[in-house]
Amino acid sequence: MSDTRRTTLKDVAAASGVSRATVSFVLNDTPNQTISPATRERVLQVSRDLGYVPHGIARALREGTSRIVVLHIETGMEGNYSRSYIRGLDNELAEHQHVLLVRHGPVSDVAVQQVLDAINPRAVVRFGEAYLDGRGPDLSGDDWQDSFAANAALQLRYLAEQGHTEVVVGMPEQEPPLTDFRLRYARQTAAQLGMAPLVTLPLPRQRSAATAALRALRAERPEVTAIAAHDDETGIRALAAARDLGLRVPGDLAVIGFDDTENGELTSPALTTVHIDAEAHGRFAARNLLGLDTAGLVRTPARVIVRESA
Amino acid sequence: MSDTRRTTLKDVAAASGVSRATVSFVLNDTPNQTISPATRERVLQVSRDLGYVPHGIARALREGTSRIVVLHIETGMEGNYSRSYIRGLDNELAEHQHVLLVRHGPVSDVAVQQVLDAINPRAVVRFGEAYLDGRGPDLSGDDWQDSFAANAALQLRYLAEQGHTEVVVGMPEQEPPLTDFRLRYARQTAAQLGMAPLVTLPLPRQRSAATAALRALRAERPEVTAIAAHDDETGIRALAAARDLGLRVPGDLAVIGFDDTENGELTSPALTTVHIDAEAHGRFAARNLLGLDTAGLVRTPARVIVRESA
DNA sequence: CTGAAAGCGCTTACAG
DNA sequence: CTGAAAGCGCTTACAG
Repeated sequence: MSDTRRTTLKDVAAASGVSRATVSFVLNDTPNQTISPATRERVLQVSRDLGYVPHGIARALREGTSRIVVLHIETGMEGNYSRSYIRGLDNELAEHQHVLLVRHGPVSDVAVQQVLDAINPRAVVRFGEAYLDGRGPDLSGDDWQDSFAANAALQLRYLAEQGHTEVVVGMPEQEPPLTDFRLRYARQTAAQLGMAPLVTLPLPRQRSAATAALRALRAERPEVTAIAAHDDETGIRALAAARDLGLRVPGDLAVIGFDDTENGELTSPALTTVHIDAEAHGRFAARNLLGLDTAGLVRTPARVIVRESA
Repeated sequence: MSDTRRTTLKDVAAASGVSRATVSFVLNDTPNQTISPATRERVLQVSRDLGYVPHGIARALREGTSRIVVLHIETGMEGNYSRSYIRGLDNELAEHQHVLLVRHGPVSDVAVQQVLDAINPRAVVRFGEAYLDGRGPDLSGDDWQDSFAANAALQLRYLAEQGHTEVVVGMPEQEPPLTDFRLRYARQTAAQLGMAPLVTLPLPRQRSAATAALRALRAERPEVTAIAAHDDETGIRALAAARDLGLRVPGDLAVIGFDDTENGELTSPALTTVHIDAEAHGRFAARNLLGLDTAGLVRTPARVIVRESA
């Protein structure tokens, strides 16, 4: 784009009549350095005048790591939650002079390695990481009560309040990465609520297949009165299948989604769902990544968005 | 992570008994160098044994640019199209030793600058760029007949075939970046097809507001028989509004979407829409970015997915 | 209070 | 056929 050579530290040093070291000290507010106020002011001024911006690559080479955080997000994990999560992560990182870059697609070792080799990011995060290894969030206390997994409980609790005891978990066709952990959590909650053991119902992408799946369920387990969907997407699919079978929702079958997607409002009946403060999760993640204190970050607890389907 | 110091060029040189320059020449297949086959073989072997991977940052500092391409994608532009586009871009870049990183959120100059400062990417692309400046795709010939904008024509042509002449363009609440260009294109097409001049109908996110908007349209322009939606999302919103007003679709009002989203299959009536080969677009973009020939890349033309709504 | 120097890991003229 | 050297732009002991 610009033809003119970029302004370097050297230029600023020359124009200020000091060494590069001094400029670096001033610009970085390096501790334990004693720079005369006059010099400091002059350097700052010159650097502004020249429009100096540090060369990230050079800095990264020297510091051993770039001020970049890479988030890996797997195909199929994109959604309302991830969008908000990314927004929170991004904003918080920006406030600490870091930039978030996202890598889409399957998370393979070579993909991660490629990124590491290419830019030595400050951190590489995998979306949903905390859940993927089955450990679940390792933050103790209430901090993660609102977490993605934990809030699966909200769905079940709501259904229980409506009197449902025979519930099925609606799953996407392709098993998403955090399934195991969430399912385990959901089962535990169901047990606590005195519900029958949870069974999963895979709802394929293809509408006819989803309808067939629901029909089979109705035949085999007529006692089931509600579907707790893995996400809104799946919930919407359940709704479509119910419609195809001529079922009344929520009369014959209640459906609750997860993740408060825009599309959920547009179905008929409109999808009841769970809303999560994903942006806060992103902000927490950012602070954790950078090794900063998370105190002072606010988060609103998850809540059920009651519409018509449950 | 790993405690052990990383293997550098120097290590490989030492272990092979040659200079760093020679190792670099061998590993990069630098032209116009004459390395003895024996040396070459030895260096390659040692480099493999030591598990050497070039340090991207150092290379970037030296070469002046990293092997990274950054794609900026604005909030609200995420969708089926962008996902496929990203996949294509990503795969094609990978085949040429580059990695794609995505920046989400508003595309401001400072955001772009930040990325540039941080990693000096090989290229920074803005999603939909070709359309944003109103120029439209600058590739001549048939190459971009399938492009995002051009295919708006497909919607109108299909509606015309069904006998519609009074058509309204359904728009998202927040005007998406490529609106102008697409609209201009659509108007041109409408004129060619002998349709009445196209008017836009903003369909707000909130369901009740969307319904009100459609009600107003019906009152003011009862002659309108079809909505060509800017995307499936908007199409689905139009469907919901029509349902709220008790309209029969497509009898009273036909609706056609754009971008073949999964949700479109799940509405009732199911959304008729346009499918585009976005992955191919991504691949083309990648080749263009890297200054490579696009010959040999296949793309399938866009097509109408006829379902029930139009 | 400030500067000269080393070094992060690589590539590429240049010299032999 | 191969190597010594410079340099990309920065930071940080170290020396004064």
